[in-house]
Amino acid sequence: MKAKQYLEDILRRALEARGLPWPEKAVIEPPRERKFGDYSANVAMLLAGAAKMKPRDLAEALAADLAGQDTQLAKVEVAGPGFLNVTFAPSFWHGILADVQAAGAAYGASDLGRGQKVQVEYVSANPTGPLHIGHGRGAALGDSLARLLRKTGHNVECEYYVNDAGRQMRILGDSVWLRLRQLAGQDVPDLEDFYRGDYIKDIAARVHRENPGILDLPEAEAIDLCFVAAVDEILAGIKKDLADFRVGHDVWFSEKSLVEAGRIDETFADLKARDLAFEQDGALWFRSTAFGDDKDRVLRKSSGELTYFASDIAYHHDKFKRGFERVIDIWGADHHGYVARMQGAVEALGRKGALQVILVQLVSLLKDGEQVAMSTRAGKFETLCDVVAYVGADAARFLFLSRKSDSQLEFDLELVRRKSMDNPVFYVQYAHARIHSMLRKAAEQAGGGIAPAAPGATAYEHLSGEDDLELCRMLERFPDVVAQAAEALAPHQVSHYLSELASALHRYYTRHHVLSAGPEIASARLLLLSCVAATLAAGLDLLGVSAPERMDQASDQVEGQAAGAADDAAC
RNA sequence: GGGCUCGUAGCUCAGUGGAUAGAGCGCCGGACUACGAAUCCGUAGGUCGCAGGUUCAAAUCCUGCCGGGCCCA
Repeated sequence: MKAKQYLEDILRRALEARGLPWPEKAVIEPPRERKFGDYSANVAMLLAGAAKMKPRDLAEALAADLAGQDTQLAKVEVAGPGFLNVTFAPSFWHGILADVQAAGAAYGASDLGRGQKVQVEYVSANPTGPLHIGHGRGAALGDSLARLLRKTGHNVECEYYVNDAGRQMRILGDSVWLRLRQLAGQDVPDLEDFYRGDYIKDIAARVHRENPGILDLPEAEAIDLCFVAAVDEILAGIKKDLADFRVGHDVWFSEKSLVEAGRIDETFADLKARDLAFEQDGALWFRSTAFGDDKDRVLRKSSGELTYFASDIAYHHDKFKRGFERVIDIWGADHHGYVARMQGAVEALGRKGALQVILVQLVSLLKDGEQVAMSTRAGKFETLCDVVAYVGADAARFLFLSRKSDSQLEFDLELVRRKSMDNPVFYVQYAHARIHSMLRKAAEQAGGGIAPAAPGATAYEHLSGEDDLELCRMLERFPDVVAQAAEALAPHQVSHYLSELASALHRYYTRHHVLSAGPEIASARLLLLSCVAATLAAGLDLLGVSAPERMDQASDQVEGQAAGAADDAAC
């Protein structure tokens, strides 16, 4: 951020002096190859036409302008078709260390969001059964996005929409009721069309135990009892699974409450008043063709039953009435056909563009190279709880957040569980632990120990090697990475950055011995490395992954023998 | 049949207008009498699905086709 902003400022001044505008498509970024300098700008190629000069000539002229006015730059070169390649002086990079140390855990924070009120809604699985691994991906993504947005100055609230009304819920109540009667020895119809998981049986047994007279109640009353108990228990399980995955929602919003509070009718009235809803053939329709849909959609069937679409519109209406300026929904990719329609509805509500939908692709779970069934209860490792117990929350989260959400993901249980380079989470955590191990060792050195130096000229003198500066450059990029990841809603950019930073650290560690280098050099290097550790910790925090100071203290170390047992006990 | 989405190294994936397309794994070969070898260094490996188009510049944008996944009918 610092370098980019700095370069943009001086380039703007140079362009202004020549009467040239700042081009829309200007890019300032570190070039792919080291030999092209620290940062590279493409303005000369974009403005060649406007300046009536050849790109390279304009670049040469700008290079002269910059070299003439600035002392923070060590070198300005023109290369290729007209790139302006800039190398900063070492003192510029050293200054980053003071920034990191001053900011600590807050390093990388910004006010880009200016307090914008944002809601992130994620998981929102129907409370009809336990969460599966696919929900885990959405959970990790939503939680990490919330962290990213908070870090960049947004006012974020996380929400889980509980679909506790509608058809699926009636089926759930019936499923428990029928199972209860079956357990009581009654003849019941075939259970083919109902939820049949073992958990249904457990709930049925418990309801019967706690309500011994239930079989004598009027059926509607009994089913309601079953339904309420089922939703309570399943939701409690979902909350626990999410908590174990270190995911927490601020608000659990009930669909039922939406219906009962009359929000649906309010929304209908609102749409009708603006001629966006109309009655036809006994049904109520939304005029979605006005927003690019290929046909109008039903809100209330002639039978009086509401569609999902109806309550979803009312729900989003409610979100905006609660003051959110921007709403981010995370959905499974199987709902992709619904995105345009929902966005049309939001437009109809007068909030065009305020809804962003992120689709999360399916996760295919591999065990021993074989795909494990996901949609039925057949497989052993299909629930989120099982997977987290087996591989640990850190490893699962890091993997989910290492891939862009719109590509399908292969989740190999054995690979993710392994503590080696096949598993990048350990690579990054190890870098952090390695630094803390050094800091501990340093404190134990004879003569009162060696502490990290204070930022300042004395320390910087010992940090002028190429590898020292390379680490400083990496640290400088972090705020940019955070800002871009938040902008693109793409936490995987953070995890890729962390892998690179960890790699730079490991290389540095191998090449430069710290503790035996003499007290002054050692303490200067410790300053540098403690800044790396702080940045690694700040980055891992954005992913919700722990930053252990010792690897044997990683927050969710998974024991070889215990894993199988944990699996049965916890889930 | 219509739509969405993906297609990059043997594998898993980054890279969404810039320079000679990258990383990890896997293969092969090296590095512990020092801070954790859960590490590091090196070699090999790619018509960026195919064909056109836009641009000074295309893996990236546009069109068509082929292939995988999904949704709808």
